[in-house]
Amino acid sequence: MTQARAVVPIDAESRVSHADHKALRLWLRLFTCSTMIERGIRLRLRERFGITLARFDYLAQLARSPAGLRMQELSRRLMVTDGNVTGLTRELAAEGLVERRPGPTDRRVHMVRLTPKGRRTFGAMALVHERWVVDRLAALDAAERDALHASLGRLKRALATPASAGPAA
Amino acid sequence: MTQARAVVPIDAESRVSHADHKALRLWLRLFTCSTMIERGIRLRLRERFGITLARFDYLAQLARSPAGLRMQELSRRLMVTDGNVTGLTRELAAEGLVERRPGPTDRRVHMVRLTPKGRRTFGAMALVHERWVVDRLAALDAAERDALHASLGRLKRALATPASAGPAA
DNA sequence: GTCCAATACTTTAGGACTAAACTAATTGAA
DNA sequence: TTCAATTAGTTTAGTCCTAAAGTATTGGAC
Repeated sequence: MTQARAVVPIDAESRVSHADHKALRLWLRLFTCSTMIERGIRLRLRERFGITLARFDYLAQLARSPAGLRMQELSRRLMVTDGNVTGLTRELAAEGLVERRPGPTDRRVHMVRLTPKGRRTFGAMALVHERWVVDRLAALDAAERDALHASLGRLKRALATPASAGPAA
Repeated sequence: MTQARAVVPIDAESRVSHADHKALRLWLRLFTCSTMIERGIRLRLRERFGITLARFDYLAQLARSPAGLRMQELSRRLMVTDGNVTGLTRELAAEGLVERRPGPTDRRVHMVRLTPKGRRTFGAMALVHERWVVDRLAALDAAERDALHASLGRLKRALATPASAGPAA
């Protein structure tokens, strides 16, 4: 398939192939679904628990790692900047939900983990949160959810590689 | 194989069923994929064109509606607040990319559409943007992309309904 | 041992978005 | 007609997040 020469005399939009448009629409649909669910979750967490999604996700990560995590590992998993984690940590620590401890060997490292109070608090929220997510995804049957999960798994793995330098880098 | 009984004494997390966990993981995966792609697009649009994703999406919506759109319809499609559209419109109009005109009958309504310059500018960007999206999704083969598109379409339709009042509203 | 680069985190300045209050125009009911 | 309710859009205050520069510590290279 010879690709369109990017000159723009006709109308840039009509140059892209049908397959390309399909890829773009797939992305838009993925984005829309993600945004709609995210919006609902944000709203609900705020209304019911007065917590932001970022803080909830922060606690969720720690809940899965009882031994605690380095701050950098947290920012990587949460897909936010280190600076953001610094701020979130300060707030959550001030509320007694998490505790910071110096790293065992490297004095640059700070480990964070849930306090008992943090664990209790998160546990209660997670239950309600999970019910809501389950409910929202219930529109798809189990087989379709599994297929979706598998496809997105492949996509996620591919996305982890740093992008093929780009077609027109 | 009997599954591991939640080692931690039946805390909130271990209460949720296996199917529930799967739904939660599906959501997390969806969110991760969406965020990773979005991040790449944002970065690229900024580096190559000095434009934000919000502005690009704004132009993209108008490009699909040559007759123009009401501002409210724009905010609905972009999934942002009306106030945000007001600001974006002011900026883009100041740069000569879009133009505002009073609605034909209702004086409350403002119609927005691309200027010729806006159309040219967007066209050039859209081409590069689309190539990048295509490239990122190329990890999945055509059949899988189609299946994903279909599943997400069903999900999107279900999400459009206002949530089943919630399991524990 | 002494630097210099790399790493881990923090701080700061600024941008983008939202929610909520506000203005202006329209509709419809009495 | 008049006035309340609704609708379209704007403004404002505030939140959250990022990018980039800054600080402290570590680990080689020599």
